[in-house]
Formats: sequence, structure tokens, C-alpha cells
Amino acid sequence: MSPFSVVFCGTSAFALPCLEALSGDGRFRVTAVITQPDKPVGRKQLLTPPPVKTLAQRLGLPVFQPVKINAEWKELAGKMEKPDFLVAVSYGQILSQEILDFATKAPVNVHASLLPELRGASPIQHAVLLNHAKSGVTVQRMVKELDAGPVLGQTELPLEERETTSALHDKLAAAGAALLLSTLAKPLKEVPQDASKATFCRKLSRTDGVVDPAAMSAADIDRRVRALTPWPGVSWNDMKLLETSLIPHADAYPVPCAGSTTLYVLSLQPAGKKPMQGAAYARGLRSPSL
RNA sequence: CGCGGGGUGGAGCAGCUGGUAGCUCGCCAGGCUCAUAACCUGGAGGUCACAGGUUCGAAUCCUGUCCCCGCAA
Repeated sequence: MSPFSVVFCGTSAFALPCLEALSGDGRFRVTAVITQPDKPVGRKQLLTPPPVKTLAQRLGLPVFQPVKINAEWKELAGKMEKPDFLVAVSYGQILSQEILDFATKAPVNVHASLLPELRGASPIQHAVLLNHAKSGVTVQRMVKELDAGPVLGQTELPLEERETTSALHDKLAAAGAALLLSTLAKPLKEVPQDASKATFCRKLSRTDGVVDPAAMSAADIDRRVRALTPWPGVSWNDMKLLETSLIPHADAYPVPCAGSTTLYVLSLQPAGKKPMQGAAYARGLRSPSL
């Protein structure tokens, strides 16, 4: 039987394993990749392509970058064949019903949480931030309401003792890719979400990473560092806390926190400086005139 | 020309109202110690980003260049 055709919508690094897996599997055929437009990034405002675009080009797949996919859909749809599946992974734009209906079999989404928990934009960060015991990935059939579609497949993953967002991200991305393939390869079986158990997580902003040792306990700050690094990052005054611990360490910079707790900063980055060890920063502090 | 910080021995910093470079560490050697990330002694290691200028003399003042980074997006 001929492979399932797929139109892939994705943008960030989380989507890479899914795209790579689909493209490398004989049961599927990716006919087009839709991703966000290149965006100006950094001090130089250099136009930077999203990770998915880079991968798609390497794989030799046609790439489309609509500014507003819903508005440009009519034109866009004419450029590609109707696929069996429309797969959306961390794409970044809400798809209209018209687009969802484009797929002949189903529009599906890979979401980095155990739906109905943590619907929304930042499920990985929130799983760490809220100190959840487990997380996972869900493949759902997309419906109009965000992340509310019936579940097609789910993989649970326990969180490590001191789980970090970046580590969890990679694990979930890999698990998501595996789950996506195994789910789509078999006849779809839908399990409705229990909407009454739904929780939500909003998009994070830089202010979520602002921290004040005078008002927060070491454990609290440590959890934020693990959850919000590398994005949006945790900042204290003019420096970013990159890596922290609750256990004393020779290379750490001890910071007294609320409730007589101590946070051991293993590495940090003052404004205008490169990342450095906590102990190195502390040495600089002892210099005369300070 | 979006705003701003910075480039000084391996690391983090000071010195910058001009006069042959210093601190906290690290490293090497020796000593003390049951022992140590502790302590003591000694030592190696620096074209002070680069180029030009001012000066008797510049890390330090002036000009230009390169590089790194924070914010904003």
C-alpha cells in the first residue's frame, strides 16, 4: 500500500524529531512543510530561519512560510496536494477549521503533556515549574478548541529528581516522534478528553523569570532555574542564574534566600559578561573598592 | 546607525586625575598536618584586543578597527 501523505506544520526544535522521523519512514511521505516566517533575531536583528525550515531544506522538502496561515490559506492550498494527515507540532499559529479539514484522514497534533493536563503554550516548563511527578506526550486529533481534541495516543514519562526543561524537552520530543509514527501507522482510536480535568498553561514571558532571593526560598528559585532555562531564563538583578543547586558546592556562589535558606549558584551570567562559575563571580566581588 | 556593558598572566576582577602591572583563585615546588577544598613559604606565567596619535614616558589621554556580551525585538 502506498505511504500516507503528510503535510507538516512545525516551527521550533521540539518538532524536529517528528519531522525527521516522518521523513525517514517508508510508511509516510511528507509532501510539504509549513513553518513560521524567518524572524529577526539578536542584536544584529539577523533574519533567522526557524529550526524546522533548516531541517526541511536539508531533507529537500518544499517549505512554505505564511505570515498568517489562515488568511493565506486559499493561495497556499493550491500549491499542495490534499494529504492523508495534517501534522502540527509546535507550529505557533492557530489553524482554522478549513485547514483542519484539508486532511482526508485527520489533522493531528503532538503536544508535550498528558492531555487534558497543561493545555497551552508552555507545557514542558510548567511540568517542571509545578513539580509534577510525571509528564508525557499526547497525539490528539486537532479540533477548533486549542489542545482539546480527542486523544489518539499517549506516552507517559516520569520526571527525574531535578528535571530540567531542556532535558525533558529532548526526551519528550523523541517520545513524541515515536508515538506519532506508531499512532498514525495504525487505525486511529479516539478517546475523548475529560474536559473537567483540563489545566492550562499560558505563554511565558521574561517577567516570569525575574527572581528575588529576599522574597523567595532557595528551593523556589532553584525550581524556576530548572524550569525556565534556557527560556525565558531566570534573572536576578542584572544577572542570569544559569545553574543552581540546594547542596553546597566548592564552585558555587552561596546566596542567602528567604526563610534562612541558601541557594548555591553554580553558574551565572552578569549583564555584558560571558557565563561563569559561581565561585569565579564571588572572587571578583571581593576585589577592592567594592 | 535601537539602548547599554566589556576586552589586563589559565578563571574572575582592580588599576584608567599617565611614570616600568596588582588582588582573590588556579597551576608548579617545598613545608606543616593523621588528613584536607585548611594553613605557611617560594616559583612559573601578561605583546594590558589590534593599529595609529599625543608625550621624555600610556594599560591609563585622543582617533580608528576587530571581537564578546546584556537589554530591546
